[in-house]
Amino acid sequence: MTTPLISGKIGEMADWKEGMPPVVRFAPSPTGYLHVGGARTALFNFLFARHHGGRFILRIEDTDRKRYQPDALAEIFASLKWLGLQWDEGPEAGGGAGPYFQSLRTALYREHADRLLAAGRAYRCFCTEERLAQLRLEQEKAKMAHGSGYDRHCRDLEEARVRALLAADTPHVVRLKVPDDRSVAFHDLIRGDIAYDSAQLDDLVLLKSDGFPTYHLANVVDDHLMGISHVLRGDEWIASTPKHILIYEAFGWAPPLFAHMPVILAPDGGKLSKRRGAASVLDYQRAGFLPEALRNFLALLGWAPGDDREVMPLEELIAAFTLERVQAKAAVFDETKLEWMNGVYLQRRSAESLLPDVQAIWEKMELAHDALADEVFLKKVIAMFKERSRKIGEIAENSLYFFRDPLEYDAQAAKKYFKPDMLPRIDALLAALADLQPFAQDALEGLYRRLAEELGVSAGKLIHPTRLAVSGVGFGPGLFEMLETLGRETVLRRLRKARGQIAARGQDGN
RNA sequence: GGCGCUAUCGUCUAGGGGUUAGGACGGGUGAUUCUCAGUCACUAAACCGGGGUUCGAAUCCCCGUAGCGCUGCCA
Repeated sequence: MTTPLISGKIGEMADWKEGMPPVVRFAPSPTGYLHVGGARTALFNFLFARHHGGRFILRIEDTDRKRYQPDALAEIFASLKWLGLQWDEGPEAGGGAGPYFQSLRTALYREHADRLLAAGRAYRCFCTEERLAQLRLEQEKAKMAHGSGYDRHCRDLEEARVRALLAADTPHVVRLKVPDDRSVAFHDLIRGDIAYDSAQLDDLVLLKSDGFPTYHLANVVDDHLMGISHVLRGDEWIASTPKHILIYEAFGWAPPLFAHMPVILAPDGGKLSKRRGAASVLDYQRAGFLPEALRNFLALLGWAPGDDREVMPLEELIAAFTLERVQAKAAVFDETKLEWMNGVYLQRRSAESLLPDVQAIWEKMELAHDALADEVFLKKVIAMFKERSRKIGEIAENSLYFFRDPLEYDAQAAKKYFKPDMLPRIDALLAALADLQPFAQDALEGLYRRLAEELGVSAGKLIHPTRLAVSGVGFGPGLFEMLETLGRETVLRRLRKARGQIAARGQDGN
C-alpha cells in the first residue's frame, strides 16, 4: 500500500458542517490490553459514526518503541471484535488513508516536521536528556509558578551553530515554537469553551531524536490527513488539546471538533486497574460476561438516552446516541449492575447461542462423555439455567447434577426436608414414578399433585424433598421440567439413594 | 506549586428557573407458581458548602472545598 507523503494542501481542509457524515477514529497505543475505559471510548466513537452514517477508523499509535508490546495488538483487535465494534478502516480492514500504523508513517511525520522547520514554526533542539532532567529538578526546587517546562534554550540558536551541530550528527529533537502570552481556546462538544494561556504551554517536542514523532505531531498530522471530523477521546487529553490547536495553526489547517469523554473509575474512586476489578475487556469475557451486556453497560457509563431505557440492544444504542447526552462527570464502574445486565441478556439469549461457551466449561470438568455429546440434552439444561444465572459460568456450575449424581445434600435443606416422615412418601413416589407414562413434565406434575392429595399433604411436601434428592440443593429450575430432563432411571436411582440417607439419619436420631 | 476539568440517592443517571427531584442497580419489606439466585409489588435513600442574580434556584454567576487530569524525547 503506497501513500502519498502529503495529501491535501495546506489550508484547504474544510470545516465539518452539520449534516456531513462524520469521520472518527479510535487510536489505541499497543502498550497492553484494552481496558474498559478504552473500550468505552471506542464504543462512543463507533456509536457516533453509526448514528450519523459516518466512518469509524482504527489507527494504531505505536510511536513509542520502548513501551511497545507485541501481544497487545491482537488483544486490542480481539476485544473490539468481541464487543462488535467493527472498524470501517484500519488494520485488516484497509482503506484509502493508510497505512494505519503510525510506525509505518514516519517519513510522513518527518516531512511535516521539516515543513514547520522551513516555515520557522519549529526549531531543532540539541539539549541532552541530562540537561532537561537537571532543568526539571531546578524548577521543582524553585517551585516556579510560571514558565515551567522547557526553557527554550535552543529556540534562537544561530544558523551556523545549528549547521555545525547537524554536521556533527548531534542527536536532536524538533520542537514547536509556542507563541508568547496568547489565549488558545477551543470548543469542547461536551464541556463547552475551554481556554488556556499559551504561557502555560512549553515548546513541546514534535519529533523525537530517534526519528519517531511524538503523539502530538502524529495525532495532528494523521487526523488531518485521514479527514477526521470529530476527535472523541479520553479527557486526559484536554490539557494537550491547546498544543494540538497550535500545531494545526502552524500547519495552516482547520482543527477538527473535539469531545472529551469522562474517565471510568474503580469502585473506590481510584483509577481502574487489574487489581481493582478486571479492567481488561477480555477478562470480562473470561469471567462469563456477554459482549452485548458489557457493551450496553459501558454505553450507560457517561451517557444516557434521556428516557428510562436501560436495556438497549446495539441498534437502539445507535439510534439514540448523541454527543450532547454524554456526561462530563467521571463514572464509577459498578460491577454489580453489570452482572444484573448480563443476567438480563442471558435470559434473552437462546440456549443454542450459549451452547459453545457453556460446553467449553463443562468439558473442563471431567463429566460423562455421552451426556456432553447430546446437544439436545445440553440445550435443555442451558435453557433451564440461563433464566436464573448472571454469568455464563453459573449455568455450567449450577447444573452439574445433570451430569452426575449429587455427592452430598445441602445441609440446611436436608435438615428441613429429609425427615423420617418422608420415608413412606418417597416409597409412594418411587412406586408411582416407576409406572408413569409418559415420563414428562405435565404427567409428572399431575402425579405429584394427585399423590399429595391422596397422602393428605401439600404438594410442596413432595416437591422439595424430591428436588433435594435429585439435585442435592434446595433451589433450581422447576421440578417437573428437571425430572423430565433427568429421565426416569436417574430420578429413581437418586430417590432410592436419598431414601437410604433418610433412613440412616432416622436411626442416628438426627 | 501552576493550569484545567468535574460535583443530584451507596453506584449509574433524568432534570436544562417554579417537579411530591424521576428511573435503574444494590439494600429492605411483602407477594408468588414447587424452591430462588426467578418474577411482581411496595419502601428507605441525593441536589458538596457559602455567597450572589431572581418573585422563585438542583438548574445561571462567583468563591471555597473535594476528586481527577495535565505539567515527559509516554500515549
